[in-house]
Amino acid sequence: MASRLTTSSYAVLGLLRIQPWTGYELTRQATRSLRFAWPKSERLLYAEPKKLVEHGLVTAHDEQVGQRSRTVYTITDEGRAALSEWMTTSPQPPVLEAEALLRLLFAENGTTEDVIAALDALAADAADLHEQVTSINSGYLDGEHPFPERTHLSVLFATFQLELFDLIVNWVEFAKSEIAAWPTTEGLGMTDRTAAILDCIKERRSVLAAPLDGG
Amino acid sequence: MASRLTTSSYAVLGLLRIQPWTGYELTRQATRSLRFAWPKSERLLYAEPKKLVEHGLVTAHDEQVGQRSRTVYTITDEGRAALSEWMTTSPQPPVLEAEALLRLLFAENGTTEDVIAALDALAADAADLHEQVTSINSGYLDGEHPFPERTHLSVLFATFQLELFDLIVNWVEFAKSEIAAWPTTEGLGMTDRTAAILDCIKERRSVLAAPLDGG
DNA sequence: TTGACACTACTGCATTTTGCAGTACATTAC
DNA sequence: GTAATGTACTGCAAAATGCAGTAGTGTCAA
Repeated sequence: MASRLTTSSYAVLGLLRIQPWTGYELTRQATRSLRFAWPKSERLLYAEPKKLVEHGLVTAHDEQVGQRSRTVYTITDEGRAALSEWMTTSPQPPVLEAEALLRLLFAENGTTEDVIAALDALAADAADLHEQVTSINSGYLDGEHPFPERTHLSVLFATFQLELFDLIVNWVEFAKSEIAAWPTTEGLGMTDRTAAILDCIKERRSVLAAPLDGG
Repeated sequence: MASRLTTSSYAVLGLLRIQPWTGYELTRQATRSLRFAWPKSERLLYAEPKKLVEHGLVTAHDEQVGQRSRTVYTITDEGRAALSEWMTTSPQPPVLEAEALLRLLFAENGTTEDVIAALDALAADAADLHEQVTSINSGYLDGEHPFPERTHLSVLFATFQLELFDLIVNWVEFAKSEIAAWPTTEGLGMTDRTAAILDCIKERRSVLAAPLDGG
């Protein structure tokens, strides 16, 4: 009995729509783009194409490389149809997982240095991801794209990541400036600065735009 | 044999550090704050405190409400110590899951209307989440906080969410204006506008700031 | 020319996490 | 008094992860 198709199945099917790949190549390709919208484990990426074969959306054939065989997966017409169908359904809400923000929420259990360290790590990770996206995209102007006909998609997709990672870096800057004004992590409650931030929120002003009063 | 502690264990431990809760109350509380940094299923939130008991970080005692009993979990000194210890460790990188972005990446399999619909859904979800965070926080200025001594943390935490949801709404606006210039979803490759975006990326300018040329 | 090391190409298994249905008592509104 | 909503969970199957293990291939240098 074939198990049901998940969003991850369609993610892999989407990659196979571009061209035939082996399981290993799917994991490589997922690291380049998929992971920024749908981060899945290598293990799953190996399992999904097999499921797609059971559903008839993909065919598998073995190629021989010396003593070793590799399985190449190719999308079928049914696969293309299923993908088009899926495109018309409505997507799940976005979800962010950020352990560093968890540290902020529970900051009272550690020192201000602990929170700052967690936020620094977050900013460093964001800067690193920004760099990765930039380096993948910077080649496109010189025609370095494995799928040149897809450049308009890759680039528009990348703009979101870059804005997001920039936001994280900037927000960490802001958060650190707030925390620098804390004498301790615990029991501060409603400070002047916190009240000033709440004013921003009420008026829908960005806290990143300009320095706050109330400090 | 007690299974090992995960980040989710510490997330629940962090809530229990604030005050004793039942499993059900933990799920309620997680919906208010935890979920924006560490979104976990209700099922898991019920399971974690039991694990914490096995590790001696939490104690459980049953209360009677009529015919029904409920289990209240209370943090121990060992629990507080474990939490402080955890605060000094370094957090995992942030992870975003956005099915709507997946639709953009694979836009060529559907119509421009399909992508637009997915992006509209993303913006609607973000606006909805923005509203939820705002409504939770807007009461704080009037003293409506269950844990007033934690206001400085809640509010600083909320600023990130609000900036993020704003970004999503604004970026969707931008992305839709780009897509509006597409005659089709497929095979466009390097258009003038895409080249203009890549210039922004190279110079690290935000694409959201000002209208692009090249259209 | 051989040995070390990175890369390719996976699989198996234990554990973690989710989704969903199901159970059952309590409280509130009408 | 009963219907609807809220409280307070549990069981189970399925999805997903993490990690170790296996094994052949290519490459560069001593």
